Amino acid sequence: MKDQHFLNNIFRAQDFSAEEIDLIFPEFKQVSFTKSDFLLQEGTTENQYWFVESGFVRSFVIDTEGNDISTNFYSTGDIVIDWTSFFLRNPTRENIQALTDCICWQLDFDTFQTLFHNIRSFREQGRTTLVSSYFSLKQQSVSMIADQAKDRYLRLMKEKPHVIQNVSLKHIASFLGITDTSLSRLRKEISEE
Amino acid sequence: MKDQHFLNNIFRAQDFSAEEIDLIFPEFKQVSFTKSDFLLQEGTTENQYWFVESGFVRSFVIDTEGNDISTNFYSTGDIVIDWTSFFLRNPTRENIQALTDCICWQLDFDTFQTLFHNIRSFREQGRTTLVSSYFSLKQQSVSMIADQAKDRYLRLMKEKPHVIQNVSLKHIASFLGITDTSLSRLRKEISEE
DNA sequence: CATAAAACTTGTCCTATGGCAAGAAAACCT
DNA sequence: AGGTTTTCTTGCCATAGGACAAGTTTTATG
Repeated sequence: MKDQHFLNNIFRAQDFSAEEIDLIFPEFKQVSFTKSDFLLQEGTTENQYWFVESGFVRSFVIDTEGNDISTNFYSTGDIVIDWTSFFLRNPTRENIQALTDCICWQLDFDTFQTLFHNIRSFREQGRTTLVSSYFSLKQQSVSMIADQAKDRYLRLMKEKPHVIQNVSLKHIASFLGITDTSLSRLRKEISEE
Repeated sequence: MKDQHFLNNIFRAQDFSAEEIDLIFPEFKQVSFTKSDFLLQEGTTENQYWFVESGFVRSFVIDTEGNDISTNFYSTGDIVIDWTSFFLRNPTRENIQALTDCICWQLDFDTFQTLFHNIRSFREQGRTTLVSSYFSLKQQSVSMIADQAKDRYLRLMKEKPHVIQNVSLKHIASFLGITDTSLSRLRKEISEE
């Protein structure tokens, strides 16, 4: 088995030839983060992205009133990227922080560009990944309008149970668009049902 | 002046060579829609996208309770596309409908693929357009959590006054995540200030 | 371990927004 | 133009979720 390399889980043999894999893998660099390390800080421009091999990561913004609003959670197999900052080369409003110690695989912008423009399957997959992120965000966004907080919580519980189990209530609450107090009450309601 | 062609506003001379323009423009087809025509219907897979030359377009989803929720508005110069359905080749949950008579420029998926893989500037621009849509959606999404309905309305008023002026209150309201009744009250409050 | 710091729960009261219904105004036929 | 439909406004009351504050439990750290 040649599946030892973590990146085999990201770039699958069915989508990439052996030659392509040989071009791609060496460009990734393994990096570790310690709990609370920032992968990206507000005001800077993101110059790399990561695939998470192990650990938990959170992205968040600070709103005009100074509230911390979680925008996403990432764990094994997920891509950690601020699409906008990375591709538009803009300073970001977003922060990305390790919630636990993490091992990640990092690729920088220039290398990405080379691979993107030279390898068709790489750019197809990149596009698919971006569109999938768009899709999640859209779902989340519609859910904020259409569903009650409780339904959003139940859906998160079903779709990402590892987030519920590993992320503090206050981070989950802001992600769901409510306060930690309300989420605590929702939880109680749910457990009493 | 060789600016007569509408698409010159989309594919700018600074980003595309004359040869590229000659490859791209002929692939677009001018189409008209009459008020209330559907460009895309829930359950179908989007096989083309459009640039709006004139008119107003709205996209919306029907939630589980049957409520109509506007997800976006489009007018001159905007791209009308369901990114997810177009690129993932999935049946969509979204509807896209002309709010007025419209003239649009249409490109289909296969042609898009050819241009995307063959012309570097075309794929750079395509990626930028997608990322910009992602950015708007993210802003909208954070605003749903961080801001009061009134602030969202004021921001829309400032950033897209043509939407306020051309779209019915109930469509704007669902886009902002409130009822038309509440929006009517907000409007009153604002006008009384 | 001890003790400080987070994280979580719970109580009381408050506010933004919703639900419903009835008018008023505007837009759309034919 | 006259009537019909849609859009918008307004009133009354209901409710999801927020604000603040005080506990309690868990976790982190010297």
